[in-house]
Amino acid sequence: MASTLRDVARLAGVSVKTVSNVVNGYPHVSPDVRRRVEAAVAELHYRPNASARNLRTGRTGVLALVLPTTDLPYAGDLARAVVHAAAQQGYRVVVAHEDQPTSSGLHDARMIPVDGVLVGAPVTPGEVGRAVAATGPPVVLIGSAPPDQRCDRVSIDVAQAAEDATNHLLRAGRRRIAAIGERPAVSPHPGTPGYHRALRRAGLAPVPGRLLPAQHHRRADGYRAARELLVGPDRPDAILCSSDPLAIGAMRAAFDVGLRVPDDVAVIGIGDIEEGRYSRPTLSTVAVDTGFLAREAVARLAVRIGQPDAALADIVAPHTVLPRESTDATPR
Amino acid sequence: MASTLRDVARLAGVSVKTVSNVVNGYPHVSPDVRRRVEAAVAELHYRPNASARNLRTGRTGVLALVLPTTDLPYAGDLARAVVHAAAQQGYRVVVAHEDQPTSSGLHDARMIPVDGVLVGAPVTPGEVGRAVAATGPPVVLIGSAPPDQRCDRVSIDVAQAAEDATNHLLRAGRRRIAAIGERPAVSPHPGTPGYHRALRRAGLAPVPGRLLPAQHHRRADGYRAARELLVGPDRPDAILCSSDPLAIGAMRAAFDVGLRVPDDVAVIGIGDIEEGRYSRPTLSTVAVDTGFLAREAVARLAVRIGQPDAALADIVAPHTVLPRESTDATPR
DNA sequence: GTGAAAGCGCTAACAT
DNA sequence: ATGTTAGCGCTTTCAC
Repeated sequence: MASTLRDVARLAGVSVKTVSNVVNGYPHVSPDVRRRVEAAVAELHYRPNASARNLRTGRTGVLALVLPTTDLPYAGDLARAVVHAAAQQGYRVVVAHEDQPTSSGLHDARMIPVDGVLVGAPVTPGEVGRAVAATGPPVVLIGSAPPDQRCDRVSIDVAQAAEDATNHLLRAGRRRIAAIGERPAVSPHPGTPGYHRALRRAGLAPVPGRLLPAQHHRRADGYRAARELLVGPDRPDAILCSSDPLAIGAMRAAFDVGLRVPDDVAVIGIGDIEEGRYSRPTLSTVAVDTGFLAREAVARLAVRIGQPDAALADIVAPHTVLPRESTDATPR
Repeated sequence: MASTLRDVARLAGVSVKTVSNVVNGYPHVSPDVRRRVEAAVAELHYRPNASARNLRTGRTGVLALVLPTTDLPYAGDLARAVVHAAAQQGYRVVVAHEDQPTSSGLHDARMIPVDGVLVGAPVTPGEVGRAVAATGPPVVLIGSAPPDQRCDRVSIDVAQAAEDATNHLLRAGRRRIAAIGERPAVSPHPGTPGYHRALRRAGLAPVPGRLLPAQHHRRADGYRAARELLVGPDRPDAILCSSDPLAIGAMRAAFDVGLRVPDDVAVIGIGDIEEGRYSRPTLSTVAVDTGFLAREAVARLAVRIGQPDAALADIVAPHTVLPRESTDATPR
């Protein structure tokens, strides 16, 4: 059986309060008593019961990060950054992997005793609404979530990123620019307005057939969509992908149908995953500042935990276009 | 403030016990009362307090999966599989991302109230020992952990996988086979014996300079090590990498020094990450059955949670060599 | 500096 | 079928 404070107190010949003081580093304990207590703790392999502590204090020191199980472009980087940022503020982090885009991963995460939840997975507005309405740990949206009037959000400007990427392709001389990334399942892809804006400013009319949906951010989705674009009539000379894995799949599709990247078709993604620095060709992309995302989101969450009624924040993280080989050639 | 069972009971005009019954789906509740209680629950946005429940019952229904923050080859697949397998058994899963190989990630995970811990990150034997000695949730090693006398383990036979991969290279006609993956920081790489065994059986003497260490399983580590091998004297005609990310980095290094894969140097990894199916060339690898790993590990853990004194198990998961383009050519 | 006692929200016995 | 009560392990007043 696990030993309790009482067991330790009995063995050390002191009261539970004193043991509690020692365990929690309370300063006013005589050195002699401290030593006795520490010896007893070691002997009994005492470990404080987190649930009891949490029940009493109302706080856990843990944040949950909800991430999709299907590749989120920069999920690994984001998780790393969040763990780091949270540690700075004295929080530990658990990652809850959400099964399906529309599942109750958020709901599940809120069944785990945590002080706050960072939602990096695509969730429906309805889910967010329910989570915010219900009493329970506060929620902060992180990454590329659509704006929400009911909770804090730290995110990149996806439309702006798409516009910048499209402009990069235009500057490289491309004119027949396709896009992969509309996700009708959850919500219209938020990058589309930026893509259209860039085209219009260049005097180009958006062609409906050049905007293809992808179910998830997986290489296979990019492959499928790109192949469809590249073997069809009116072949594009560039493809904007709403995430790097989609772009990796698109590059492979081009290769498989006998086209060269970037000579025949340029490809650009969003996310700057490490894979794109080692692919052939290396992948042009829009880098997201995951450190910024993580720091700001954790900071917002920490504030809201302390002050549930603080004003809502909507923070935009910076991004940068990173030109690499996959967009580096001028078209024929 | 969050509402409690008492609040709900008061509003519904029943006792706390009845509310508890309704919330937990206890069958013997009259339909009328059930409706009243459910209405009260909804009105007050009641959510059960997980900590109180856990304190009372001694169980959480949650398993922790400890994973390294630095790329574990197939971490994503494994996490997905574990979440799925755990759900089948009625457990939720939280992932704890361990900061450094030798950090106290395991210790941290055990400070989160969970029923059991799956350790997929490289941990030192000392850590495992402490975790097992201390009272607390049981631990099962999963993935490619070295054998341990003190706790259950479900893992692939890393030495056998290395031997099989080396044999694949030998069959492809390679003779000067190098290996990347020794990690002196934590422990000697467990694949090395298999690599040596295969060489010896082919009548080849292991060349010490052809075994290079990698700090982590990152592409950059593979790049660095491979580059060193490929620009040095006595250039190898094949490289066995102990993980796929290392192999991806190695392929890029070959390309950067003007060598062709597989013509000049063959490359094979271990793990079968999706990236290797889209790389150029596609990456030969040893596929690990993550579904098996996850199912067996969760099953073992579930058993041990119920019976702390059950006999220790050491289960070996199957693996398969997957020949792809990166080892497909005969040497010059 | 240390001890005694109350109570966080919940479930499990037991009672009705 | 529903109500009453004790207590899980801890922290936190409040005494001393």
